[in-house]
Amino acid sequence: MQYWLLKSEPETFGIVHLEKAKKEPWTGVRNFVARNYMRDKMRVGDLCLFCHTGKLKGIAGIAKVASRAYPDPSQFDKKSDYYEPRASYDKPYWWLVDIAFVKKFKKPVLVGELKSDPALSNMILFRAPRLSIQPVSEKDFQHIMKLAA
DNA sequence: GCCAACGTTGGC
DNA sequence: GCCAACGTTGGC
Repeated sequence: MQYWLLKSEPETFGIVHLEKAKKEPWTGVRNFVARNYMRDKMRVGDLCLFCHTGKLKGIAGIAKVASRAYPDPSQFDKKSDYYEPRASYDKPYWWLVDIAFVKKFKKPVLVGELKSDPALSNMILFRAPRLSIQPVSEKDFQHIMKLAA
C-alpha cells in the first residue's frame, strides 16, 4: 500500500466535486512523471491526500485509487484540449486511474502549515511544487491525518 | 504582479 | 540527441 498526493484546482474539480461524483477518472494529466506514477505504481486502495491549489493551497481531504491505469480517453478526442496526435489505441500516450472520494476535512490543512512543520520537512511537495501527482511517505500521511483531526 | 524554475516542444 | 524557445506554475 502506497500513499500519494494529488493536486487539483478547487474551481475546476475540488473535493466537493469528488464528493458529489463519488468516483472520477483523473483525466488530463500531461506530465510524464505523474503519468508514470499512475501507470506503473498506483494500486487500487492506495490513499491520496487531495490537495487544492491556488490561494488557499492545502489538503482538503482524502481520496483513494479506484482502478488500475487505463488510457486517458481525452487523448483520442480531437475536440479536446487534451488531444494527443501521437497517441493511438495500440500505443496510448497518456494514462489515468479512477479516483474515489473518501473524506473531506472539516478544515483544510494549509500547505503553509505543512511547510512550517519540521516533521514534514522531507515532503516532495516542497522540492517539486509543480508535480501534480507525487508519492507521500506513510509517516507524513499519518502526520497530516492527525493535523486534520 | 513579476519573475524564476520547470517541463515540454521543436529546430537543427 | 542537444539545446533554445516557449508556456505554465508557483514563490515571493
